[in-house]
Parts: sequence; structure tokens; C-alpha cells
Amino acid sequence: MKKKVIKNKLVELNPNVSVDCVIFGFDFEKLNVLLIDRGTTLGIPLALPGNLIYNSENLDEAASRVLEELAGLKNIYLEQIGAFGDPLRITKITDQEWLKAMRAEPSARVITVAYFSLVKMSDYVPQASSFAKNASWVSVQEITELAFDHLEILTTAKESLKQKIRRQPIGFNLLPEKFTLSQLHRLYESILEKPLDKRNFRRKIQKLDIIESLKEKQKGVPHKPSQLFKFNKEKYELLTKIGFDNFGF
Amino acid sequence: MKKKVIKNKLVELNPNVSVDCVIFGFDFEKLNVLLIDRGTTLGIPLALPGNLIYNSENLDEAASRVLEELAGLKNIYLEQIGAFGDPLRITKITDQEWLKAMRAEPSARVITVAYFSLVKMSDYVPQASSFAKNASWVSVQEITELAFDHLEILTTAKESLKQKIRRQPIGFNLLPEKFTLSQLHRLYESILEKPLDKRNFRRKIQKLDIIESLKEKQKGVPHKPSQLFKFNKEKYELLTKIGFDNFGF
DNA sequence: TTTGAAAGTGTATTAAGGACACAAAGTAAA
DNA sequence: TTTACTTTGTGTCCTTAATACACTTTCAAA
Repeated sequence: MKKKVIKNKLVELNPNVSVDCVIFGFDFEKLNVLLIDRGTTLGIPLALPGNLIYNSENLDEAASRVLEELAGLKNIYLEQIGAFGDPLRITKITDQEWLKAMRAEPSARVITVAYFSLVKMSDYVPQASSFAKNASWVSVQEITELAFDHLEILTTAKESLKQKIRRQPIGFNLLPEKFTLSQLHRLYESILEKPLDKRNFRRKIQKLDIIESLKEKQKGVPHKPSQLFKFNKEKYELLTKIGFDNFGF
Repeated sequence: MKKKVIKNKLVELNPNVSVDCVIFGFDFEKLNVLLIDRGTTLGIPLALPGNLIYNSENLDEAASRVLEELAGLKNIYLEQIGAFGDPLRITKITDQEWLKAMRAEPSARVITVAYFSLVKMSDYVPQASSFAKNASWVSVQEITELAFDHLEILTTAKESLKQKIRRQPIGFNLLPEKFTLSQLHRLYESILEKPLDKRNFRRKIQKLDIIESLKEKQKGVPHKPSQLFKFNKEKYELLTKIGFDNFGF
């Protein structure tokens, strides 16, 4: 089995367990996912960023590590979707690290633990890492094919995000500090994949009392500039602490 | 690595991946979980039924197999909760199968994929299997300690079930064919861990139009006998097919 | 100064949620 | 056979949330 020295400790790759991340980003128009082109030849479908885990880390740590290693992203909203893996995942043969690990353990198969994460697209800057130089944002609507079972994972991730945002206001993780209500509105529409009435949306979100109007407006737009808002994390945490979990849509 | 012959095929245990099942049952009063006493000595905490997976099966199959092998349960409602596993799960040292597998692969650790399942308690008859002869139903309220990280898994399972039943009428899996509205009412209260007004509950559940009144009443009870109902699966599937997913509480 | 484009705002109607109390139907015990 | 006991089964009022819907305002650009 492949061994690596990290921080003066002998750690080992586990050839049976990987993590894959569905990294969502919002460009103010639609929802996107960060995908990796692992093809050395043409025609190989894109894949979710992921990697094998080390025996020395727990699953959440492994997902964080993958986010950081492959996309340079730190302190990111992460949520486990679940485990995937039928024996066919053994077809993951383009992953070099996996190949090495397999040499020692040829009969094993991989299961993967999938996560979704929400990032501000501006926070992502393409890395020089061998993996991520081939990474790019793709609109979720346009994705019809992915490597391995990643399309199934993406579908589950979308559903999971939908359910989650109907209970908790996690959408703010996809927006910059300052945002407009229209941006938030489009964000909810993108995630829920259905139109929401503008006035009803605004009334509802403002009634939740977790966003705060800033004394500042949008600039340089060729139309009436919008009021800017920010998410009030303190108020939100206060509400959840007293058991409130109906930020629903 | 340990090899076993099943149905004329060579299959292998994967020493890194197990499944554990939170098997819920309802005794018309409260929610129970089927736990296994793996202790040869006294004082060893109870555990969730679970086992290592074979490389030849997928995760859902493995969970079904465990349900059948350990509890004799077939065709049971199963739902994945998620994957658990930090390196400390390596303490799972009382599991003999695992010990054997570890001999070949001493440095590996186990992650577990957890499921919850809903069964009619009457369907469960203690098995003669070496595992399950030590199985018993325990009220979820009374559980304060479990082996390994199983308490964490149980907590997640309870939360998962709560969320799920607020969207989909899966509670019927815990009840016999014919049941009373009071039984259903207590079931919802047990799962949601909060009182629900009797009349409001009845109005709401009947409005969903997925239960059907039978021309039959309870017998032999020392009070006014209750009308019996059954779950109308066809109507429910029709509703979900057209996108309705608000069976909420 | 006109045009285009998105922001921002209120009301009326309908549906759902929550609180609440008493008569009816059976068995068991006196 | 009467009484006590226990659980079933039912309706209304009030409050809150959801939905449908259209016009004026404000800025930049032409």
C-alpha cells in the first residue's frame, strides 16, 4: 500500500474509500458546479473533484482536504450527501493514486462518500495544482454526462441542497457579503428550479429577520440601483438556538 | 483477506467498509430500536446490527443482507443516513469477522454506512443466528449508551426519520395493515417527539386522502372501539408522481 | 429628453394551522 | 342492571401564512 509522509507522520491511503465533492457556485444567474477534466485524451467526461482518503483523517477532514488541495478553498460550507458505491466503481481506473494503491490490494473496490459545498464563485481562483488546472465551472443545467457514477451523485446533491435550503438559510454561502434581494431571489429560483413571485419572496425573506439592509446601494448599473443587504448570522444563530427551523420555501 | 464461497462465487469481505442498521419498530406506545448484545462479558454496551460488506455487493444490498441475516427481515423499508467513520472506529475489535480481515490488512480502518429501516414489530421473530439470538427491542428514549459511535448514528437516524416523515408518509411501514387513527397519531408523536393536537392531526391526515376507512372496527377493547384504516399506497404514489411532496407535519 | 431595464411596493383572497370541550360506545366491576 | 371507566370521535373560531397580481421609481445610455 502506498505510504506518504505528511507532517512527519506516516499516513496511508485507504484504497477502498474516496470522497467526492459537488462544489456549487452561483454566478447571479444560475447554479454552477466545479468540474475537473481528467482526460488525457479527448472525449472523457468531466468528473467531480475527489480523492482517496487517508486512514488518519475522518471523512469531513478528507472532504475539506480535497477542497483545499484541488480548489484552494478553505473554511467552506460542507455537507455530507451520503455514500455511493456498487462494485462497478472499480472502473475508476484513470486515477493514478488509486492505481498505485490498487497494486497492493488488487481485489478491492472503492466506495465514495459524497459532499456538497457552497462557495462564493469569487473565492475560487484556479490553482496551479496538477488536478485543478483543468477545473472549470459548468452550469448544472447543462450537465448530462459525468465520469463514473458522478451524475447520480450530482442529482442527489441537487435534491439534497433543495431540501436543505427549504429549512435553513444556507444560500448566503453562495453570495458575496453584500448582495441584493434580486440576487437572492434568483438564487432561490435556481436552486429550487421554479419561479417564485417577487413580492412574496421579498416579504417572506424580510420577515425572517435574518438579513440586514445596508446604507449602501448598487453602483454603475443601467437601471434603478438596488439596496444592498447582508446576512445577519448572529440573528440566525439565535433563532436556530431556540429551535426555530422554518426558514422554509 | 478472508474469502467465502457464496452461491458458487468467490466473494471477499471488504475490511474497510461496514453497514450498520438502525431498525425502528413501533409498539403502539413508543419508538423502539433493535439492538444486539455482542458482549461475552458483562458491561459491554449494546450495538446496532451491522457487518462488513462484500466487494461483490452494493451498499443497499449489503444493508438488506444484514437485515436478513441478523434479523430475518426481508423487503423492508430502508433509507441511507450517511457514512460515519473517523480513524477511531478502529476500536471495533470485538467483531470477529473484522479481526480476521484485519489480520491481512492490519493498518486499515473501518468506515460505516448507516441505514435506518422501518419494520412492523410483529414481523420480527428472533432468529437462531448466532448474532440475533442476542437481539432485543429497546425504547429509543432509554438509550444513553451504545458501542462504538453507534449513539451518534442513532441520533442522526432519529433526526433523519423526523425530517423524512415531515415530507413523506413513511410511517405506515411501522404499522400493521389495519390500524387506528390513534395509533397513527401516537406514532407521529413518538417520531416527532412532541404532542400533536388530536383533532388537528385527524383533520390533516384525512385531508391528505391517502388512508382509507375500512368497514371494520377494533374488537375486544374495554372502551369505544376504533374505526380501522389502511394506507392507500396507490393514491399516495399517484400524488407523489405529480410532484406533491407535502405530507408535512 | 427619451428609452430601456430592473427595483420596489400593497392589498385582497384563499388555504392552512392552532386552540379548545363534550357526547358516544364499549368493557368491567360493583 | 347500573355505574364507573376509558378511549373514540367530532366542529368552530381565530390567527397566521400563501398566493395572485400591476404600476411607479430610479438610474444609465442613446
